[in-house]
Amino acid sequence: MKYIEKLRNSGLRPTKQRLQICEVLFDADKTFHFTINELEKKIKKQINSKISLATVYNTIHAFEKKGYLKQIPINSNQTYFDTNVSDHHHFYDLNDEKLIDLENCDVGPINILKKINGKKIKSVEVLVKLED
Amino acid sequence: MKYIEKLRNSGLRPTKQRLQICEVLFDADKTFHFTINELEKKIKKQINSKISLATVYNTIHAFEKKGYLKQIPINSNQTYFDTNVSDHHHFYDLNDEKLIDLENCDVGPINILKKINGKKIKSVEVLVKLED
DNA sequence: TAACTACTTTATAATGATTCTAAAAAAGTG
DNA sequence: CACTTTTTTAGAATCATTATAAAGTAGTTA
Ligand SMILES: [Mn+2]
Ligand SMILES: [Mn+2]
Ligand SMILES: [Zn+2]
Ligand SMILES: [Zn+2]
Repeated sequence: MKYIEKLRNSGLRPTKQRLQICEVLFDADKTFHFTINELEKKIKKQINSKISLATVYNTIHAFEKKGYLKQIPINSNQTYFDTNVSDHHHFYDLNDEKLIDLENCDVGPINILKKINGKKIKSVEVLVKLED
Repeated sequence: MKYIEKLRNSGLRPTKQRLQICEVLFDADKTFHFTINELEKKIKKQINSKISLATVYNTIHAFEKKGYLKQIPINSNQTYFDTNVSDHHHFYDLNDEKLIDLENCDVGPINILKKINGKKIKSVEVLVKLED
């Protein structure tokens, strides 16, 4: 019930599928990173019903547009998303192929000295690659 | 002729195709960013011969493995490469969908305060997204 | 509730970047 | 020139993602 308002306020109808996806994404103890494929498995396990893959894609993109999810840029054939939408950075473990959060305080302040005429900074993201 | 040694020293046979791709990539006045698709067009225009798409992929990946190219992580359906292999960061212009180099000196020093046990830092990359 | 409209879900097909395959060609070696 | 190994190539396969279009659902108004 707790996500109905949230969806309505975003102009998204609170459908059964969207509410189920909300549960999986936002009722977790901790925030987490995922690909669509991983999320699909998680949904199947947690909720005991099938949601069409197209709906999962649609919903994730809708949630991203509304700012409830972030897309994490790493070189992968699959897109990674993050339920942690706070301003933060990432470790990427090249061996385990896993993302790890770096809170903003874990990285010293970042100073972008160069300016581009007529453009403004929307975000600053740091990706730290790790290896054994 | 000037790339024959470079390729041999890397254990890559200096074939006609590899030498032509070297010319396009490394004889340019400035370093540049590209996707495989963009590179294919560039090759067709500059060199007047066709190189199989599979060969372009093979060669680019071979060059990347040898450290002659860098892969740039941005969220795109296509992989971006960089002929500038120096340690540097990027602006990504969301409107023009173009990468712009940020030399290391354009960004203050970055301090990663968090450590992960048994892992060492391989690289630190900053992506600054720009909008109008 | 019924009727109506707009939005959503779904199975399935299409797309498109990338990788694979296996045969022909080229390079290196002696 | 043989002979081996690597490379190129066209075309097929893969697979994440997006498009399609028909059926279902939500919201609204009577
Ligand atoms: Mn997307
Ligand atoms: Mn690659
Ligand atoms: Zn994160
Ligand atoms: Zn660059």
